[in-house]
Amino acid sequence: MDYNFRNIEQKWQQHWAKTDAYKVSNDRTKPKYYVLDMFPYPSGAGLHVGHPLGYIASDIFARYKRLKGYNVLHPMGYDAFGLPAEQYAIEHGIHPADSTRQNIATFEKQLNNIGFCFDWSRRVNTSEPGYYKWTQWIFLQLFGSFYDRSQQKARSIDALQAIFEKEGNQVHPCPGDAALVFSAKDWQSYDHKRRQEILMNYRLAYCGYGEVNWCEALGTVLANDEVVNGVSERGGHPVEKKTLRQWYLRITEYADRLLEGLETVEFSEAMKEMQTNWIGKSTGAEITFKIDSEQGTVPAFTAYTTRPDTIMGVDFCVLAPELSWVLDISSTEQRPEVEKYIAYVKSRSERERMAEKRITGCFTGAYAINPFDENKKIPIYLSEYVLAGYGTGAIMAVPSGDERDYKFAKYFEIPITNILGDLFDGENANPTKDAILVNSGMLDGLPMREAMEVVIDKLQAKGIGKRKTNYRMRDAAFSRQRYWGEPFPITWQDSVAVPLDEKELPLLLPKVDKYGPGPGGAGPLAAIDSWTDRHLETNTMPGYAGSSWYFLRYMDPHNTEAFCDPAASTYWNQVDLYIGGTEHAVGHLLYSRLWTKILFDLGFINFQEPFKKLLNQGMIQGSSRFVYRRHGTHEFISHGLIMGQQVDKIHVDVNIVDGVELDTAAFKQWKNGEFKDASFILEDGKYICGVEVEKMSKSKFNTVNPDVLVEKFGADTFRMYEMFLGPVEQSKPWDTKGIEGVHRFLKKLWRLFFEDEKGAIWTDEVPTKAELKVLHKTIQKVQTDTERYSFNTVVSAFMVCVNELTDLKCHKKQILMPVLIMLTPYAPHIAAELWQVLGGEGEILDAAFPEFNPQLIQESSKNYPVSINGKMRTSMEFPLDADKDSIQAAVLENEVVKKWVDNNPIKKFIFVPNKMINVVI
RNA sequence: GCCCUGGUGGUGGAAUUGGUAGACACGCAGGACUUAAAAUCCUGUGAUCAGCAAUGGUCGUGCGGGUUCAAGUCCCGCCCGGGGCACCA
Repeated sequence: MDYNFRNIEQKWQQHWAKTDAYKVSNDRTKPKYYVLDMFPYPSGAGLHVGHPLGYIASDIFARYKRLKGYNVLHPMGYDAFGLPAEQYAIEHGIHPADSTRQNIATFEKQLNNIGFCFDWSRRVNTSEPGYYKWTQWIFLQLFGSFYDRSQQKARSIDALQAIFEKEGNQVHPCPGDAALVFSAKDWQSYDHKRRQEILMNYRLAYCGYGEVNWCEALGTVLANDEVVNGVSERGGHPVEKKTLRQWYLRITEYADRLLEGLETVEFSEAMKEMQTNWIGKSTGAEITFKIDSEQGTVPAFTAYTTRPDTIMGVDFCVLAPELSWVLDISSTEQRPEVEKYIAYVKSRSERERMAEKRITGCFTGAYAINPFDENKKIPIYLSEYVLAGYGTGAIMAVPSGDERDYKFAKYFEIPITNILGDLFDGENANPTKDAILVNSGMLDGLPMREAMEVVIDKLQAKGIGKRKTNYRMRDAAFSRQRYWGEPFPITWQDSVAVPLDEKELPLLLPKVDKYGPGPGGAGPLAAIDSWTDRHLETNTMPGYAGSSWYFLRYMDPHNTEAFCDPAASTYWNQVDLYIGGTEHAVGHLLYSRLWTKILFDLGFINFQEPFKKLLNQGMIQGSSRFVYRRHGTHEFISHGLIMGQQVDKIHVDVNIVDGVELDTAAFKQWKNGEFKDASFILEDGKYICGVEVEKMSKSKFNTVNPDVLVEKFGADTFRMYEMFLGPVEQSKPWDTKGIEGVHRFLKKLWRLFFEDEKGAIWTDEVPTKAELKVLHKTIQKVQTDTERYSFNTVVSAFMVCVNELTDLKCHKKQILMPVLIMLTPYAPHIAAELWQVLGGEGEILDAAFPEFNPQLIQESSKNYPVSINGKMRTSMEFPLDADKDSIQAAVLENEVVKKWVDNNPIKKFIFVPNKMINVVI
């Protein structure tokens, strides 16, 4: 009887579906365990082999916890709003809801092939009205709240109005406009519109203005990764900055709590570091510099610095070129150059500006005055490395202490003041905080760390500066000029944003005929009369809206009265194990942490960190293929012929490339004929593509479909192979070769139960000591390694176990049954089949994980490695309880040891019990 | 550019706290079974040198230094790959 995985897997998948084996109840008598995967965006490309890596790991862990007696919540759903479906709609005229539904059907079929234990009755889909009703509802809570800094929590905006009525905003400074100060009397005198304007500056979800990548030719806003070398990836059209009205989430108010919360969760140190860096908390000072310009119309500006102690080393200042008053200080002579430079910067994306190695900049012709030395005139420059969005958009540059400032000074031949004494060598900036200051006037002789406080005190005393904590993090842009996202439950009345009543939710996305952009950069909804007639907000929410709270919805997915019943969220509580990629390190994870904290503050849930333990699955990388378009043409140059020509590098679908050779006919038809006009410059009659290993993703056209592998080898083999590939946290390029080894293992396991001629060969015999040792060694390894998420070594432990049982010719039920239980999380179908064959009672899914007995693997002696001077030369067997002296005597008598020691005196004899022996001569 | 992460045989990887580098697989080579193939099984397999062989020597965890009786593991400096950098999700 052969291992017929197709029949077996079909049989058990049907059985488990029929018996609702994966249905989870909110049964509060059992201890709970919540295992969650980052849910996928259901792309048209379907599932690729990278997706299931994390899902298999979480499935194994969920099943393992079930064997250990927990009530395990392990749901799956879809992050179903997003750009690709909309782009597809624009290109093919198919409604995103329809294509999304189809894509989900494909995903689900593929997921079910792999045999996951998801409770599908809890499936969520962020694009369904029943779900996004609650996304909108939570948005209304954010809109209706502000952050009370004195209480360090979100509170209702109504409470704030009551406070304003009584005491103005003395106690609650305005986060959106620090200069705004008013009394109760002022407030009472303001009209409705003015009051709403002020409240907008406090709301956690608020409306403001922000810059976007605007492409006139496409009439739309582009994502950063849709812009390549300043032109659109699609079509190569110019892209420039445009300011649009946008919604934001006031995440900056939560910066400190987001930092503190990191100490309470089990994320990797790297992950915590990334989030900490993203938040970018720094302390320093804001310093006001007087401006000496031709016009004299702008009297001063404020710079933010983390190093106020270096104030006397400031040799120039740099402004972000997009500051509105830059031209007002430019001298007549410099003005043309300034205008040219501003135009240049306008064409550059923020990414490009920060990544630029070349030094660019321009002198304004104006000077700043050092606040502690009226005679020191400091030239004011513009440069793209200063961003308007960080700090005040102006910096004081200290070339002796900052590398970038140093290079800038050298490039523009600005004389450098050395305030570091011997610690500055004139060749490199030295960012030390431990120098004794020189050339610093009143600060001379002070250690830098002390000078910081002195300078801040003096600034505050003179009223020209203050201590300031700054965050690199900015408020999160929360609107998109798109169709396929949650509509905002907001109407505009006389320029005031008015929330819809809860009863009007969900505000349904209207049906449209075309999905193109609306007028003037607005989203498609702006082109729909029935929508604009009601003065509804025409932006939609971004992709991360629905994913910021979905883990709560799984707990109570069908509730029509609330986003989640508090009883359910109290029971299921935090996600115990959350698995997903590091690419979400700062986006999704920060946003969901923010939403959780706000919902906690407002009393809707009783925990403030969503994810207790985070496991980052590595990326399964794809092997991408590229074609090279000569810049500004439709001419494609084969990889070997580029020779430094200026080309646009474009991903091409790996499925129309054979090895590295492009199928040029298929390429012309690809992407709905986008490249139909392509011409090719070939080498040896072939178009050779470039190759790179990178993230496997639909947008890089390098995906591999798991269905093919499941069909050929079965789900159990596929699951185990994905785990066997390496540590789940580690990234690796996909490679199918090697899957046969895992398949052979399952066949070898099968042969412990069945033989070709004899058929069934298992027995009821009593196991030997050696067999029990194999079993318990395996129990120990499988348990400890599963618990430390080292699934790849568990797979090899199973292989070792089966190899050894085969060598021992062991076919005994008492050994095989516990092995099957352990194998269940990894290869559930074959385990269930063999369990039934052996006459196991009940469902193997609910069997008890075997108990490890350390006595059965106890050894009485150890084969010690014996080293001479740290180099292993031989090995010797000693009883575990042997003492050092007797071991030393025996070792020194050993022939190999004698040969190496060669009568030299023994300097040291190192014996580490149960580890090793080292003789030092 | 900045932040994070990784680099071990031909390949994926193992080595859990500094203690026998290369477990387990893939591939490859040779063999058994077969008319043949597939499947299966067995043996070998880091490099290099000496030897008919058993065996033994040397080198070896990206590169260069260091700490230690002992370094893949710890420290310093570099090189290369991957992820993120705020509108891909």
